[in-house]
Amino acid sequence: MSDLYLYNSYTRQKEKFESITPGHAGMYVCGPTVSGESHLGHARPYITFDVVYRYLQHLGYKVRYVRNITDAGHFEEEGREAEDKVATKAVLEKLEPMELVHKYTSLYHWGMRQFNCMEPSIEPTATGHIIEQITMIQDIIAKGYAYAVNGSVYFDVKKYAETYPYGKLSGRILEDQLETTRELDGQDEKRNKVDFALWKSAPPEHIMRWPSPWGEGFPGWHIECSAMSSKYLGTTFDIHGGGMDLQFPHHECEIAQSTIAHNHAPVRYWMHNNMITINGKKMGKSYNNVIKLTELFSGNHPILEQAYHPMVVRFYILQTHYRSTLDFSNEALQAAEKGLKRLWEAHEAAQKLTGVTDTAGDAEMDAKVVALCNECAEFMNDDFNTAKVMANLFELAPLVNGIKGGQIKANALSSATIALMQETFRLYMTDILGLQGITENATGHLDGAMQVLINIRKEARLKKDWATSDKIRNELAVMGILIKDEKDGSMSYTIE
RNA sequence: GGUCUCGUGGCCGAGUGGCUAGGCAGAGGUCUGCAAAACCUCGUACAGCGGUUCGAAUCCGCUCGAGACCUCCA
Repeated sequence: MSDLYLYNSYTRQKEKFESITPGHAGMYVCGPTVSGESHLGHARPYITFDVVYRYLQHLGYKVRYVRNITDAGHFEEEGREAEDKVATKAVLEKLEPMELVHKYTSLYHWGMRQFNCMEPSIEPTATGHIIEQITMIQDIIAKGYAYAVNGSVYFDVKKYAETYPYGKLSGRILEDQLETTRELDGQDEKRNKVDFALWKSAPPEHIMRWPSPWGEGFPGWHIECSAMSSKYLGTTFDIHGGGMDLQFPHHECEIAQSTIAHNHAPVRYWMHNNMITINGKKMGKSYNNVIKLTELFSGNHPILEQAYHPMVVRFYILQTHYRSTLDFSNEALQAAEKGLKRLWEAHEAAQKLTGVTDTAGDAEMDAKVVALCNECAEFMNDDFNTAKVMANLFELAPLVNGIKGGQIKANALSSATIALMQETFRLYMTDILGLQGITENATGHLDGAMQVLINIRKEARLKKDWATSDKIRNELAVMGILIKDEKDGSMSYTIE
């Protein structure tokens, strides 16, 4: 097994992956803020790091995968002002943040299951770690890198930057930041405009609040990840992942906080996935081009020409390298749908092949198959190049189909090569890429009924009764049940 | 305005110095009662202009275009 190399955003180069504890790997990925429904953009990091998680496990690492849920912050129901609800006396009429948190957390989990994303080892919540966050803030204050003002606490970035390379991850220069003229909340109480909040004093209308040494308030939005990652993965851990848009300020601030609190950098390898765009524009609330997962799976959105199966979306995302931007279009999704069907059918067909000889009938083809299979590991080891893995699987597909369809002689490949190809399809399609088929066969009574129809159709065809044969096929097709006539006269069917 | 990234054939998208990426769509063919599927063949693309090199989509410069971050953001 060759070594795994991954692109470290911090050093801007591919590096050989070496875990801190041999045989174990710790990975933290920034999870969602559960104040609204997950959308297509969210799918990318979770699918990307799901593959990373799966692959590390495949390599034999015992992985602890921590993905947080941000449930602290500004919570408002769409169209309803939080302030109004606070002013209301009756408890049941007030906006209850935990009600929204529960609703959207459930929806998020549902979405992850649709995508066949494995559950993280630990899924900590921000509200469940307020004490850890406060403790960490106190530590930073004690070390002289944070200061309290009017019930809020800010991190002293300028002081930090005297000793540490603030801005290295996101590639920006502190001097430029200091000259920012933009007016931000609480700007006048900070020593410098670049300082960021560790704790915020809660104004009366703020409905999420906790007591703290500095008065009632709520944690700043960077500290939760630092507190939770260090708690569950240690003060230095292997991989930290997230979307590119989090590089600054979120991840930069995490580095600064943790470096002061723990006296060393928190993360060995930073990984960032690129964005999904729609018509060239990043998907986001501010652009008004968000496609929610529920809309994506149902087709219920003006941009969508049809519903898209979660596996089609997963396939589409993995067909592009995770560090490239990926532009959404109906055309691209529809192409992905056809591609997935083709590849999945080849995978299933491959599993049914049987080796007939120990020596290949076609040495050249045999060698080609072996090469295509073995290359897949190299591609994954090269910064998780799922696109190339899939290209190789696509190249294997016509060979599988050719043997199945008789265009390629049955003994072209040796038994060992067939076994290798079967294992390659199985391993990459299901275990590593986490794909599933999107068509299925019926079960139980319906399958029995289908067999009856198929038998009638077979009899009709033997009598050259094409009218009956076509009637059965065409009317089933309208219902989304597709019958295929195989070369040997047998039939199979799939339900869309 | 500052920092950075990208611009590949009809569409999507790998690839970073010489060797067919791949998918979808399209054309022709084989097979088939027909259809679908499958199989075979076909595209000599790399924003533009210069430069480096024996050789560049790949390196350098400029021009044009697009995007990201700098503010909540996957």
